[in-house]
Amino acid sequence: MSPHPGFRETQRRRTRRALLDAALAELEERSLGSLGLREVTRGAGVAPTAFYRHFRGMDELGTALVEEALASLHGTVRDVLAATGDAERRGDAVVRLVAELVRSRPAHVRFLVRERHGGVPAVRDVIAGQLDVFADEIGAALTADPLGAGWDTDEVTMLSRLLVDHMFMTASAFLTASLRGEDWSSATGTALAQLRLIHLGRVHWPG
Amino acid sequence: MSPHPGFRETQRRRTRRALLDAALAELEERSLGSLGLREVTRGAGVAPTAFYRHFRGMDELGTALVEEALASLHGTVRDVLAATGDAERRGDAVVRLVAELVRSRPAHVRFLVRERHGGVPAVRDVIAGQLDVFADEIGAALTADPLGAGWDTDEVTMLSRLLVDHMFMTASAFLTASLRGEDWSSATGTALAQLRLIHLGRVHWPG
DNA sequence: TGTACATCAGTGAACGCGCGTTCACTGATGTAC
DNA sequence: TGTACATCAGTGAACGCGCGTTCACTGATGTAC
Repeated sequence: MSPHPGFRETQRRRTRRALLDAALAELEERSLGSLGLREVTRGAGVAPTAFYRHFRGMDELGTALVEEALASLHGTVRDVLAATGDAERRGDAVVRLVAELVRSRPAHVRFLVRERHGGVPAVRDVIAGQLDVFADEIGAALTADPLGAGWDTDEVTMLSRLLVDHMFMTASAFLTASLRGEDWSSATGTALAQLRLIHLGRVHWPG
Repeated sequence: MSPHPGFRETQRRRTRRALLDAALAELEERSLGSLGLREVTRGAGVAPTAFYRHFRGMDELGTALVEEALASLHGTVRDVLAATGDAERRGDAVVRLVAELVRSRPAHVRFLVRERHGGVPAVRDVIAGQLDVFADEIGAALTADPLGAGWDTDEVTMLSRLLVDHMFMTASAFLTASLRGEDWSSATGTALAQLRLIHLGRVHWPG
């Protein structure tokens, strides 16, 4: 926070980063609930006790990872939603944004997808809270759009939730494609088509 | 398998069931990766070593739970999809089926939702395989339907996957409602509306 | 039916191991004067 | 600038504990004759 952090603060941040990165590396194939404090410190190259200088426990480390994962996405999604252009193009832009996030922080995204329904209540709750915020922002964008005319609150909510879940589906599809060494064109095509289908449903709602 | 199991086989099955049930109870709030063999045997009221008479390890127990969870659903979904009636009504019937499954086996369903992206590769893979089968069956039903005319394979796949994921969304919504002590009318309404919107998109595809 | 033997689900002791957490400490960095 | 003191991130030893797995066993159930 200080403008001139000093050596002490710099080192402190380095260690914290090393702990978070060690955890992320381990979490590529595991879940937070089964991750041990000593595994993390071993991966970070510090003594087990150093962990407590940075986190109260694994829950707190998990919460920090959620914040890191969604911090960048949050502002960007807001910008895209506020951008001009029709609703369909904005949807496409969100898919590109998700792709970009998965490309830049694959381990963070995998962590989110895994822990969203995972075995650590505290982390599940933080993720759920963040997703509620996303859904609300998407809901606001839907309401602001000309197509939103005549939609009541429940209808907006049901569509927002569908879209948030679709973002997760899409992120998960990109991760699977990466794991299989495939390129992302197929997953991108599927995601865009699904979104177009949902958009079509919206245009013709309520039928 | 024997028509007259005998006392030995009966007892063996009882213990196996006790192990599975103890695991399910523990897994309501935890994930498989963090579940210990001794916790399970303690919950089942047997010695730790008895576990090995039934399962090679926790992966195998997890796989057994996946099979239990999906076994009943599999046949039922197939019946519904093959039933007469228009596509939209069949979709509604699937929502009712999911609701019924969550009501009758909440712990199994929670386990599925959690471990689908969870930290145990073997179990993830079994679930993914089962979901592929579901997606294929849904795809076949979509193709058989009059509305499926003119849809190519990729389009059918993208819609099948969207519908399978929607089943999970819906199951998860019911579980959350239960946890909060809410009744299910709101979650049901949302799921049906989302499905109707998807159906509308399908009817007007490709726009 | 009764007897002798085989099977095998469940037991209980034992093992070595890594875990989370505590504690007093060290020594480099930061601050006051 | 130099000195004396405060801060505090990281250390390393120690602890008690529950873990997964092994092993030889027990005794009820099943089978052959």
